[in-house]
Amino acid sequence: MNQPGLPTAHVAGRDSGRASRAREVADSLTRAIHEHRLGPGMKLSEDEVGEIFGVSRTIVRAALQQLAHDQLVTIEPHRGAFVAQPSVREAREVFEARALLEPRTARSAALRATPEDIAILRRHIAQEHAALHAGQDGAALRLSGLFHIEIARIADQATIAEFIGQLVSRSSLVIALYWRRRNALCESHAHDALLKALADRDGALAEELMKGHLLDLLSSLDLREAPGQRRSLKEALGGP
Amino acid sequence: MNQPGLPTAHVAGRDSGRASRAREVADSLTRAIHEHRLGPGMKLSEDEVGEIFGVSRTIVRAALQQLAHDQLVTIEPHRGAFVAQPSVREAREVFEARALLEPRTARSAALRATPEDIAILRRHIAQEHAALHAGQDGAALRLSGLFHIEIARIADQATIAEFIGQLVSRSSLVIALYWRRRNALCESHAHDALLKALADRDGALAEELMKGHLLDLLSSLDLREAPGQRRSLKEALGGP
DNA sequence: GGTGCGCAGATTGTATACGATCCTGTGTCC
DNA sequence: GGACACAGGATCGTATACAATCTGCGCACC
Repeated sequence: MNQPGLPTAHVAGRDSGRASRAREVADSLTRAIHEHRLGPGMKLSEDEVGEIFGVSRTIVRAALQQLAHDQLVTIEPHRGAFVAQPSVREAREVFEARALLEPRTARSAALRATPEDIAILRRHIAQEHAALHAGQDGAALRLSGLFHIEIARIADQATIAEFIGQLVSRSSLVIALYWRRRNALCESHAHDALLKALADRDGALAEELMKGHLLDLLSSLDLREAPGQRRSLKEALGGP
Repeated sequence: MNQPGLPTAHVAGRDSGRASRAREVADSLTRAIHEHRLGPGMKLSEDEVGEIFGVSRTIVRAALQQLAHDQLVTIEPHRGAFVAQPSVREAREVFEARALLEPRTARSAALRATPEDIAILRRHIAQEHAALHAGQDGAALRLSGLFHIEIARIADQATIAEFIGQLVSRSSLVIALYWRRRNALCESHAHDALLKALADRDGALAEELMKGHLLDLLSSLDLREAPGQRRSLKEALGGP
């Protein structure tokens, strides 16, 4: 009998009395998607996920519905849940939405950032570099996303920050599907420049840098029509 | 331009059978909140809601979690679900987010609107006026929100449209809590002007009108600190 | 008379059971 | 030999059952 899989309550350490374990499962799955350990199109069977986390299907369903709302998974009725495969169109939309939200948010962040905020961002970048050097590509990608989310948090706009969080998550899937170039270095440098602008309280520059950064990101994708159908030939034929 | 399949008709609520009943219940509740038949702070007991809709608590829970994700209800662990009561701060954030998203979206919509789109919008306004004259204030408010959502749909940006949909929903709660003036007429006129700009394909004007419209809306609210605590003195003491 | 405690009812959190639907593999018929 | 039909298994959708927790009220005690 294998001990590590034992689904008892105090496996998770401390039950902080917070929200149900559904949130916990959802966070784990989200993180796995961010780190590209779960790739687009992978099936998330309720039984399987439930057994892994030691919870019942009730919890898993709640978690999956939550991820479905964030559009990280798609739930096909009577078929199951799959990690989402954003179409080329969705990919464009995600980055257009980011281009609409993030530059202004970066400007606000520059005007409000405290020294502690700057320190936090600096630590993020350091972790990102470390992960990159350790060859942990997925972790680096997730940290890179967290950098953007942290900026939204600094801007002190919880509502917009939540939207940006969703968009960053979906960007991770987009990158998994459509990434072309291998040089993630430019991104790190972009983050360095952004950090400097924020530290200097230069809102206009931060806005401009963020805009350019997002455009760079977008241009590093291969968003032609064909590759979107890599695994979705069913829906390619099913549609009109 | 005329697609035979007509996939993007404004079908709302006729979706029985396809998706799970949870979506149905969630839509009903959402509509009730939009029409101010459910006010901020009202408790949504799982048993009660389930009995009303003739479904089990399983379905109700799924629906409530969905609304919680849209921040239309807040779920307090072991206490239940309540219609959300946006704080003054949240109210401001909602309108700041709208100010960031909707003007640009209106501009895009103006550039893309087809004659059918204009006709749909015209019908929306007519319905809104009719509801207003019939004294159905709640229905008029909901239609007013649908007008904004329809514009986002016309702009052909599903991702942004979904965000705007969430924000419009939350705005309904904000209005329920903080509405000051009684004259909803200005809003209708604003919509008329917007419609004209869209029909004229005047993107710049549409953007400007939308910006002004949102500012008008915001200025018609009473967002001083006091009224936020109307029912939330518990959380006033709970927080710093 | 006011305050604190404890029990009962109600409500939510989670698990499990059962029916419905879909996918897959096999057998038969043309 | 190929295509259709059907059965088996697996998975999902929903309902119900049980356990944990909270709220309200009454009673004892100070």
